[in-house]
Amino acid sequence: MIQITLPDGTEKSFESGSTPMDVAKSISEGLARNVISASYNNEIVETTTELTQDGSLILYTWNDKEGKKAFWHSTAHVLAQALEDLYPGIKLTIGPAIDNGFYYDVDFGDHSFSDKELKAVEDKMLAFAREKFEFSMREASKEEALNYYKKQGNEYKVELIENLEDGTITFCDHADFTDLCRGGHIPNTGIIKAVKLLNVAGAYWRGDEKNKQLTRIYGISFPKQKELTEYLHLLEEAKKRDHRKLGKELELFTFSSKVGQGLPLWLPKGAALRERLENFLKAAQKKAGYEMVVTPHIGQKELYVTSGHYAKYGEDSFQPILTPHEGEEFLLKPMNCPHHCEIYNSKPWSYKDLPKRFAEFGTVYRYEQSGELHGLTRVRGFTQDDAHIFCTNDQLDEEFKKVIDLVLYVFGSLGFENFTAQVSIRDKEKAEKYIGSDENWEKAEQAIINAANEKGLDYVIEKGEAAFYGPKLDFMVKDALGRSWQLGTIQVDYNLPERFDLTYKGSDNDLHRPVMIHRAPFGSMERFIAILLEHTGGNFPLWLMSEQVSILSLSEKFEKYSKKVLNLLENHEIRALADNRSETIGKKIRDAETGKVPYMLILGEQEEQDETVSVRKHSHGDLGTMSVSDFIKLVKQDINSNLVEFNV
RNA sequence: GCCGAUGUAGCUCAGCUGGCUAGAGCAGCUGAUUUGUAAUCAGCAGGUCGUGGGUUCGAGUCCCUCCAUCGGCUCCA
Repeated sequence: MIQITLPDGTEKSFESGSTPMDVAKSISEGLARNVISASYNNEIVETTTELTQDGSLILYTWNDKEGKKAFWHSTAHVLAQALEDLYPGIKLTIGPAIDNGFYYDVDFGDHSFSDKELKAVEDKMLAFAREKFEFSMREASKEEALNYYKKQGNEYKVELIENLEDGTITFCDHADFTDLCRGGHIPNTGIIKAVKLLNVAGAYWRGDEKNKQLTRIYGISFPKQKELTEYLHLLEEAKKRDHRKLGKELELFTFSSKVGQGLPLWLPKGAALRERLENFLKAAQKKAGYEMVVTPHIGQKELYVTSGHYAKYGEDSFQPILTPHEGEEFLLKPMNCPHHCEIYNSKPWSYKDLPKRFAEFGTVYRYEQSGELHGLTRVRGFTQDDAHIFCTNDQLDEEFKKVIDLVLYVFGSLGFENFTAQVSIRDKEKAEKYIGSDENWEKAEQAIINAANEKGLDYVIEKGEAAFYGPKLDFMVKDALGRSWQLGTIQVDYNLPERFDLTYKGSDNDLHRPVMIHRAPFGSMERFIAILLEHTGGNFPLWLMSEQVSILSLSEKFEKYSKKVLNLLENHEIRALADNRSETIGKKIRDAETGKVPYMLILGEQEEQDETVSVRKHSHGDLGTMSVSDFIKLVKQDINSNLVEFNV
């Protein structure tokens, strides 16, 4: 007999060799029907694994993350089975579950797999699923495993196995299909009721560009058809919030192939939005002791050679600009830091002057690979809400924490609650990717972690995500489709101060090296606005809306009164437009609603007589009639409800 | 940059296996209408079918090149 502890703390005796499924059955029939995966002593096991030692068992259903993982991982096996069946001779590589579904990377040899073929694969998968094949795990020696795949000529699996330790290698069989697999499957394929293969993409073997590119097939599956339908509907809804679509509809920005790829053109409404965001941040920065500076869009190549950026990115950047003067070379600036370093260097500093905080909305140009460009989130010309703080070592901690406060203030004011704080550190294994001494890296990484801890920030550490000159604290936010983007960033840098020979005079009358903090709460205006659009669907906080109120006159007869109301609103700095077109009120309302105008005022005979306005709120409907001054109060209140206090 | 897909009017789309002067709705313009909480009516105008080449008696439709866009990979100072 063995003792099995369940998550609620109860302990039960079972025959040795009982399976998680047996345990589920002993609890209830319903649970047994729904259990699709299990973990024993914190290790994922099959529902059919025979348990022979005491331990604690967790049973997972579709509602658990682990359950979904097993479900999708198992579906990946079925995908592989279907592919092998339809395309004999292909080489399978890896097929994991991901956050939303699964994928399988396959080498199709000479065949170029197109998404037109997905339907047939899907059908085959469903046919296999209906067969209710059971998954069973089997141990194999390394030699056995190697021989199996060497015979198949599958060099990918061979490579995987070579990196595994003998005695830990397992295969998973279902039907006549076999795959190298660590385990964690659903009881049988029969519970896979709905499958959708979403797309085909190229993916490099082991994520390395130098390796062969495989074909990756993404898919998702569900235990009920209805859930698949709902998921696809959700995807459709998310597409409606795509910032590229909204940006076009709301006339915020556009692109022109004549101007060039990845070079956004800001339309009047978009430019106004940007300006409001900039002013919002400028006000906060002023309060926090920043000083604005302005630097040119180009700089001599030498500047970037000094900073180290040229060595790292020079080849893959916009190439130097030549001048009539032989040998003279300028670069379009890809970042503002070197310029700011030279501003710092423009005069000698005392420790009493520090910290110095130089801020600039600096437009930079980076030659991103064409395949990388993506709406406003990845562009070749963009404006950073940049600032560089030059401080003493002693001030670093405090300064860093102040920047965290500023970023949190910005995010709070704009309603970004679901962000991930990410401490991006270097990958010590890849020393060639970074510059600077180990000692400085250590110091910088520790400074960030300390500040994050002291601020009580909930963060994750990501190895290998640091900039080449220093570690970062990045604020990651997801777009409508769940893709993660870096918005705010704070970086500690000991390198540039050395490269630019930055100094200050200490109290000991010696010269010292300041530390530099690079920071951008928005990250870039472009990306920030893109993600803001996707989060709000274009319904920004009221203080940020270009047109806060639309004044809709019932007919041209009321144009005079509508102008009067417009004036009153403008006097209170409420942004409004009057719609006096010869259109029906229904049409005007519709236009204002689709234009996402937060408030609509309907003005007719009644309102003109009583000096009132009939108020309609976007996506809420009629709020009734009130005096203009009451309406102004209402709007002011609404504006303030979105604003957060910023205390320095 | 790589893999796959897409590109028809300002926008959203139709145009079957190649066959008359390429269609629709919205937006635009003109006129009528003067309106009470999500589209008033009528008329007009608008397209070298992304680009360049090729196959063909004939190409929006088939093939190739390039460009742009979309989904991934890689990259992201």
